[in-house]
Amino acid sequence: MIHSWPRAIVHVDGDAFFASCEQVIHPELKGRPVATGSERGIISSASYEAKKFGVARGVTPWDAKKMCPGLVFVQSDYEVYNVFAQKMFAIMRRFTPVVEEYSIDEAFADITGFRRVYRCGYEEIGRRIKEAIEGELRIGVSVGVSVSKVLAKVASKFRKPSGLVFIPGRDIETYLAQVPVEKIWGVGGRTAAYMQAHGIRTALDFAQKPEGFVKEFFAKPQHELWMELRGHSVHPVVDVPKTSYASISKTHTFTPPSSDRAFVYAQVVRNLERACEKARRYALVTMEVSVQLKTQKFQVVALNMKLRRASAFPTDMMPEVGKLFQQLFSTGVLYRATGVALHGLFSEASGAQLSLFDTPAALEKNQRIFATIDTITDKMGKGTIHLGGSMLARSRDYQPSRFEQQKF
DNA sequence: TCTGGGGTCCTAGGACCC
DNA sequence: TCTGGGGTCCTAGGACCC
Repeated sequence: MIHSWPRAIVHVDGDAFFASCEQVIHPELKGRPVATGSERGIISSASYEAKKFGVARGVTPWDAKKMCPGLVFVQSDYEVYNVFAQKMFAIMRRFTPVVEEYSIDEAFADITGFRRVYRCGYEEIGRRIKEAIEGELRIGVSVGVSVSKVLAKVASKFRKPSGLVFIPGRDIETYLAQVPVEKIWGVGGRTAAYMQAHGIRTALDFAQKPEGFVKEFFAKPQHELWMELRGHSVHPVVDVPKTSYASISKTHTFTPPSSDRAFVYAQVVRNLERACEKARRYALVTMEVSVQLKTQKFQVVALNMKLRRASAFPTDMMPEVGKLFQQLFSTGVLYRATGVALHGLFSEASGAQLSLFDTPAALEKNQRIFATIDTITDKMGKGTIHLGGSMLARSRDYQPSRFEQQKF
């Protein structure tokens, strides 16, 4: 492996991003506690005015209102947030072409070697990026500058909102001593508990372990993390824009939970349609589909199946999806969500071949029908046209049958 | 804390082959 | 009759991210 270090990496993180975008678009919300995502039963972003009351990502709207009676709920609008995000990334690209769009509100930039270009230090470049974004978009961002992606993340998280933190090599230990392991990017609940069981409480504890220890007791991702925390950059900033997917999944939770076979199946079919729609948008086809059911008790059952030929048409996959559903569904069990995933996607052009039984005419017909659907979807919005099979999942006033209701 | 939706990567273990 | 070892490929599921 080639270690080309040290690097100079900037991490930019939008502060309360969705809520901040809403406050820019609706100036009357400035200074007020705002939360988005309530339409899905969970807060996805809370403004700092709301955070003061304890409103945070993951809190239910009901609890949020209790904590903060003056809270304003705003419907999420991902298209608007994406416009802000694209502008933020464009500003970063004015400073360096090596920008990685990590998520809708975060990005990395590699500015290694740019001190000469801008005649200033790396921290100052970080400051200029921050000031450009905040000045032009009127949203707050926290910026971290350091020698690896993980350390740049540590830095941007260190002072929020609107922070600028620079961690040069000589200061790494000072910062890591103040970061508990569960706050490190890449350490989830399981790994944090495992680390704590080994007496590792802070990021510094982990970074100071000998390499032999790390290799013996941890797997590859943690070894890479260990390298990055010690200032050795092993995760490059990847500036190639995402144009494809390895898998596409669509899931949907419905309330109230249902044990109605027809209704739950209609939910599955709707997810199948949506997953296929997205696959077609990226000109991808799949050979493998999986169905997932989640019970009211949050138990998940899933099965997958290979298709006879590659496709991105829900009609082609209905027999398999139907079979999977029959195997998964248990009578009398309440379900709260379903999901459909397409796995091992590949480009339509690269290998979709006809099976002996597919007449080119039938295939062409399917392609014409769904091309029409996709065009109408573009113009009129998602869900305008759908299969009869998902009708039940779409009717607003659907009620479980009387038989079902009696059981409650 | 009673819990949405959409992804990626890694790894252990089984099948199969020499 | 009793006995190997090792490679590759695939898959399911775990863990993590925002």
